[in-house]
Amino acid sequence: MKIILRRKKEVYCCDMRGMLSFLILFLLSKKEMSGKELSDEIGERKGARPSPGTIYPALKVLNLQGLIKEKKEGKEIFYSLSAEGERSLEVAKERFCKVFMDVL
Amino acid sequence: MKIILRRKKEVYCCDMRGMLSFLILFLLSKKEMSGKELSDEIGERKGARPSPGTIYPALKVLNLQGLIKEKKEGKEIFYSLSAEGERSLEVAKERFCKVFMDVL
DNA sequence: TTAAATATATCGGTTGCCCAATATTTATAT
DNA sequence: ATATAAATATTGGGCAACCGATATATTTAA
Repeated sequence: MKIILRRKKEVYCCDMRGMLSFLILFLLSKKEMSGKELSDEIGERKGARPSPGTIYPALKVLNLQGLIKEKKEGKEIFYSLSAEGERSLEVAKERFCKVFMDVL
Repeated sequence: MKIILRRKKEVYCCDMRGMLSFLILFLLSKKEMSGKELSDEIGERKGARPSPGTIYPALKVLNLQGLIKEKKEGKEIFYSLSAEGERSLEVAKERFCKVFMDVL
């Protein structure tokens, strides 16, 4: 997989990449969820469930960046925002709204 | 640059990629614009102007896909949506709203 | 006419998102 | 115990978005 963690200068949604991570942070801010639940929720919104090869690496990176926390329960892992993840999300939401304000 | 045009099964914003193209289509639906104007408008929303190496290849691809039209005036090229671009944008907007409904 | 400025275009390299396929771990049923 | 199922994880390959640098074309200024 080869994840090289570089210090993130900014937060998610500072460019048009990072939208999946932004969405994940947003969904976790409403309710802690397992990878499966997240992928179901995203699948419902988009119309197609992201494959495991999409969702789990994304979660791994967010965890390595310290934006989410993990809590293992049986065969599932429940994710929630860290304090830094919450701060990051707030900034990202502002940016997102500024960019897509009048689209909705 | 090497652009290989594959038939697009869907429209923009069917996954988390294609957000720049989606934004471009959206902005052009409100007003025809040159590459420079587009890049300024996006820069204002995002806080940073996309580099020429980002915006012009994107416009080229959209043109090759038949989603936008070009009109040359002096040293500028003005872009506007084609009929297919308008249809594509409508579908993309619906998807976008479904995915990001409660973020705004 | 030549020079400077502006808009557009391309190149090389990096990151993030995507899938299909496969593997691993854990829980449950037989 | 063994098989099955479910959640998580990894691999490999491709596309989209990004930048900095450089190049080309056109307009405007000197």
